[in-house]
Amino acid sequence: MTAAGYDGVMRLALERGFYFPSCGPYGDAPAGFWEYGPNGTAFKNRFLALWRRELVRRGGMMEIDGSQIMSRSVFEASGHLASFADPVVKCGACGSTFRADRLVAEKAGVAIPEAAEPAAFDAAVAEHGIACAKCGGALGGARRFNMMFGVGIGPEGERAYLRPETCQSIFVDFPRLYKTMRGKLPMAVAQVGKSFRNEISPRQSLLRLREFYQAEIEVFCNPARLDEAEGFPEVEGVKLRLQGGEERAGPVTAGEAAESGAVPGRLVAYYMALLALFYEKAGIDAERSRFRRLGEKEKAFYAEAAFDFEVETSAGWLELVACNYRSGHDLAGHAAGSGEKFEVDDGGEKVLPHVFEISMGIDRSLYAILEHSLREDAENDRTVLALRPYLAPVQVGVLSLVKKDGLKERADRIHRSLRGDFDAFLDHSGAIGRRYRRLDEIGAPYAVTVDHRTAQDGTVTLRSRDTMGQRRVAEEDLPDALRGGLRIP
RNA sequence: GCGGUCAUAGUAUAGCAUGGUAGUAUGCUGGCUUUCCAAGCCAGUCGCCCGGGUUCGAAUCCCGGUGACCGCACCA
Repeated sequence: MTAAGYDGVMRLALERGFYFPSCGPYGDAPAGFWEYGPNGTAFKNRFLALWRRELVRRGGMMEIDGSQIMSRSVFEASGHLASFADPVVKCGACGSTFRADRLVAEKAGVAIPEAAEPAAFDAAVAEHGIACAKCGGALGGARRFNMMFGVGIGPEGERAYLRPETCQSIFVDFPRLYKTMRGKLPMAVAQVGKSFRNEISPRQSLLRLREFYQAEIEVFCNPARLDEAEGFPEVEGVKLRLQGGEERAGPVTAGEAAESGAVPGRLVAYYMALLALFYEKAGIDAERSRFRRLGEKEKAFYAEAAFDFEVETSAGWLELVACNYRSGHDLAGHAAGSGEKFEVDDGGEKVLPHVFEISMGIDRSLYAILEHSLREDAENDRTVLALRPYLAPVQVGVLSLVKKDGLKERADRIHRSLRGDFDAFLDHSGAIGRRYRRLDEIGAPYAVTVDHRTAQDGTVTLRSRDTMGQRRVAEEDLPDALRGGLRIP
């Protein structure tokens, strides 16, 4: 194996079934679509189990599972039909494509809103004689490039869209959830699922996909009560590595951040703290992570305050999570679009809830964890994926030291008894050291080996991935021993 | 989307200039050895990105497509 970093992770991913390009056998496989193999899927499932534990359950959230295809009206109301589409012009000579609004602003100093009709850009291009910024060639007509994938529904092909973010289901479901699930503000709703964006140029495998997993959490709150968060005392001391403008990434506690106004209220500080704790438990090196406050220009159009949770990797600082205080933008939009009431009663007061959103990119998170976990152990000539034990795709390897003398049968039996409760992998073939290496590489934290002593006293050896140390454990004590080592702290 | 580089087994690569259907390493499967950290031996297994053209013959030359990497642009 090569060293860690992007290439090392990529090689591991391809060689050990973590992830690989989709539509493999065909030459016309489009870019930006990747598939998780057995180890990748198991790893992802465990990561999501941790997400459910540390955020959904701990934060008292509801989880839903919405449709991936949603109606046109939803995206009219959300603003995606207008704002998720960039006005672009293409050079007829060299083929370069430019953002029409930016080109016009740069060349002619004229500000045209990006949501304007294409004709407005054509007029400006003609009036100011704007040519291609690259080759000086004549520009073609402006058009809108929408990053949403459209789909045709039914025989008439009625226009609908694959969701470009999962959160719209949460917004449109909010009134029903509030009524039927006995909602009270603040109320947090979570969802994990696929989103789809027609990226112009997908890059770097899991880092920029056209079809990707998001886990989004929408916290509906009363804007007058942003300082009220029930669980706050238990996370008050959690360090948040805030960074914004000129400030260095220095840890402040969640309490200090809320007190100083660095984040808008205790409610927001509470969820940011849960998020920081979650990623630490997921195996992200806290020293190489930060919450970066976005400047006015970087923020999404709806956001009043925005923090990106970023992690340092060999590909630079990667944005894993966007935390946005979205104010009343979403519910007001859907109230206006649908005519339905989105105000709720909060202690006798009618309020249109504001939204604080935590939008996680799952695929990127998985990549970052893999990169932070992959090491070369030169001393022992091995590659180790030092995943937290509770995230490992294979939890325990079951090996026979040799195949004969009944050791194989004994190992088979142990494997059968363990696999109901654990992800156990059985392996009889090859040198024992080679089998340990294979398990190390996919991050299996434990290996159980049946040897000649097993038949005499009923014990097996339990090997730890990280220390390579072994201890003898009675066969019947294995489940407890493993459970102890796999427990989430 | 633009420009540059590139595409050969599961992975990493040689071969391409000077066309004659592919080699190495590692992996994988089975066997021998019976062994606690990638030992050895034997046998086996898998490949020229896709489509078209030139040619008696294409991994190799030409055209088109697709993908990957890097830079630019993009990333509500």
